[in-house]
Amino acid sequence: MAVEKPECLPERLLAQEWRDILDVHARTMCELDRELHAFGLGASDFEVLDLLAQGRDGDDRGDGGKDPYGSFRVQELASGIHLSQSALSRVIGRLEKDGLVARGMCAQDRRGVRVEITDAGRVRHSEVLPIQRAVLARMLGSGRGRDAVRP
Amino acid sequence: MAVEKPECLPERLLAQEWRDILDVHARTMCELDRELHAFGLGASDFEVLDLLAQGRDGDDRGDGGKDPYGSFRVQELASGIHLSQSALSRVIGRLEKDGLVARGMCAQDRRGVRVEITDAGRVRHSEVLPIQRAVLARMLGSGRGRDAVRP
DNA sequence: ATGCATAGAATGCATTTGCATTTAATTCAC
DNA sequence: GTGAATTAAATGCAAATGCATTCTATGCAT
Repeated sequence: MAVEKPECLPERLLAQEWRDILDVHARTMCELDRELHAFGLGASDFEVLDLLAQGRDGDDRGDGGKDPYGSFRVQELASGIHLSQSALSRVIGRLEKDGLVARGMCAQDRRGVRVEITDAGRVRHSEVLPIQRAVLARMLGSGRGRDAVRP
Repeated sequence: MAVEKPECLPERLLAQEWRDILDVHARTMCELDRELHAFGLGASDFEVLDLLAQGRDGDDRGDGGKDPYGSFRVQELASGIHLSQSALSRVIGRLEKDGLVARGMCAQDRRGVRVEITDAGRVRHSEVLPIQRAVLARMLGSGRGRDAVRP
């Protein structure tokens, strides 16, 4: 039988690349989650809050100025976040329960829901944003390629 | 490959890098999970099965060995997989229930558990390995740096 | 207008996961 | 040897997530 030698086949490279991604993702996400939980937020919660706080990257409103710049359709949020529609709905529900966002009806299409960040939400966001950046700097900035596995 | 561009502000660069990682991870993991579910496996299940199938040093030594080359302590698996100890225990439980792995006592330390892959497990692994490789090739092989975000 | 198909969002349910705790076996101090 | 402390793995429990379904609102054809 043909013996497999430790050559660098593209499949092996892909597998290794995938392992690296899994590793960085798991460790960073774990850290992020733990640090954010001290502020009553999960990683997904922060992602949504971050999108709302940044307000369409701050330049494009697209609503004619009628709505606050922190207002999004749920669909818009869904396209920017890797979460199922149902999960996103529940995240918004949690954030709303905590008073960080508010749901409102969409005037143009009353099936839709407009989500906007509240003042409390902005405060919370500005609190946790440095935390997130610190975690990213710590986990992504330093060793990332192969040796990141070693604590 | 090299996507580093040391021109922007480091915080924004890190945030973008993290978004890229989140994106690739989410889409690849989602695909992987969906495809593997057709074979009754989740992504974590496959990871464990893959470790067991590849043997200790990542390469299948010899072909006919019935020796415990597919035998791992749970702890060893834990160090190679980003999963909590409890979750790993349950993954092993599922795999065992499906007859893909077998648990046995560890002679040296009877607190420990030895996990080894079964013949059925090897068959299943050889079935799904090409699937995984195909998904990885499809999701990682093509554009990955920045344009992978656009569908 | 009326009825039927479709879109946006919420909810029921099952699965997976992590944290905290428990159970069992080993090691250490005495 | 006996008992406390420690380690390996399993389990109770709660939270998060995805799929399928449901509910409401819209659009389109008649």
